[in-house]
Amino acid sequence: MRQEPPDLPTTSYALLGLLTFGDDPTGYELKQRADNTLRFYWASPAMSQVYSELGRLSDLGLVRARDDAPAPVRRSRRYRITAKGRRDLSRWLREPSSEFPSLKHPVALRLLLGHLVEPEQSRALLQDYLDSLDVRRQELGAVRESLGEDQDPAFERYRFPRMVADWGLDYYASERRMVMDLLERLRSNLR
Amino acid sequence: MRQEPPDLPTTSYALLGLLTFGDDPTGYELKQRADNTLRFYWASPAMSQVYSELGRLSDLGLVRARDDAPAPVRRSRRYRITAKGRRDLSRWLREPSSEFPSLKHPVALRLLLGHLVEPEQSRALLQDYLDSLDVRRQELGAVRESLGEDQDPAFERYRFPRMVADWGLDYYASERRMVMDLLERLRSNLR
DNA sequence: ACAGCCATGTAACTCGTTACATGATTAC
DNA sequence: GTAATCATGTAACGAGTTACATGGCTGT
Repeated sequence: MRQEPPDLPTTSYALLGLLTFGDDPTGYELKQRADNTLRFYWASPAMSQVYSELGRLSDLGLVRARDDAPAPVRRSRRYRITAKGRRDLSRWLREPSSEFPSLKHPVALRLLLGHLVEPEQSRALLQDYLDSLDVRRQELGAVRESLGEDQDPAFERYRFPRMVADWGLDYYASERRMVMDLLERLRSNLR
Repeated sequence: MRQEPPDLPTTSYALLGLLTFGDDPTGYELKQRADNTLRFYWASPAMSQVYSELGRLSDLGLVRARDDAPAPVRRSRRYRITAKGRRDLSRWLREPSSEFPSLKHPVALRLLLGHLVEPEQSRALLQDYLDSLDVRRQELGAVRESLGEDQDPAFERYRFPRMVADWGLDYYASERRMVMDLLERLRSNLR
């Protein structure tokens, strides 16, 4: 009877995955990395969750913590993924059970209920969304720039992050187009 | 000193919103409606949550419950939004504080970690996603068909649901295009 | 008779959040 | 000196899930 490793929440694997890019970050740095990458297509966990998650992963032997300085002067703690961590993560990555993406779109939700507000409100809603979409797109654009280009061998290790960032940028672009269309549609049948 | 109405979670307002389309559904029917519409751009709550949410809304006076048959033979309970419910919902709809959509995209997350698996795995991941995307698109397509057309006055009340459904369909289409691109990109630099 | 749907609810639990608490280091 | 940033954690709470429990009604 083999002991199946217990399934962790996706966020745990996400953090574990962020530990496979080389250096041994502190919890604080890991949170920053999550804000830079994860946040665009997964929820970036709160600072406090990063720490508790690292605690759990450590208990399970999937990461090893190392104190930055010995004894009573400890300033910070660096985390490294263990061999077991890599194994469990690979296993999870290979699982075909990838769920469908879940979207929580408050703007679509409010637009759905447009019959309850004045037309001007719906227009303003979409216009505001368009603005925040542009901000987001620029933020992700900056991240994308930092990932180099496919031809450059120095950036080979960012090949997949690059693909995902391009995916996100494409999403923002198509979202932008569609929202413009919807604004047009609102205008055209303002009776 | 005026008593501010306490802010409810978005899901409460979403359910409240689904009660503004006329009939007085049971909890069970409301759940079905959520599965038909809400699910494509907001999480459809579990059956048990629908009931507890309706309990809360009832306590707050935002909906009124009516037993289907009197006394000891009650079979089901129908819910109707109250005037206060409509007021609170309108207030919420007008709030400019619309947060940015939050996406949880397990496929993008796994692709990001492509350096940990064989190229074939990433290809299979995207291919599977493409398949489930098509299923989803067809499901939403069926919903869209039931909402009629802009010109038809009989379907005037579905004007906004129609826009949102079209938005969703456009999203699925662009997602499909991009995933095909990514598959091509995977193929083209399989070293 | 039995499956499947209609219908309602409770209990236990997990994920993830905000608020709180603390303190060192760095830059101005 | 003081503000921002680096750094780590605990406590309380809320949203939402799954599992469980119950039972009537409908079609074959």
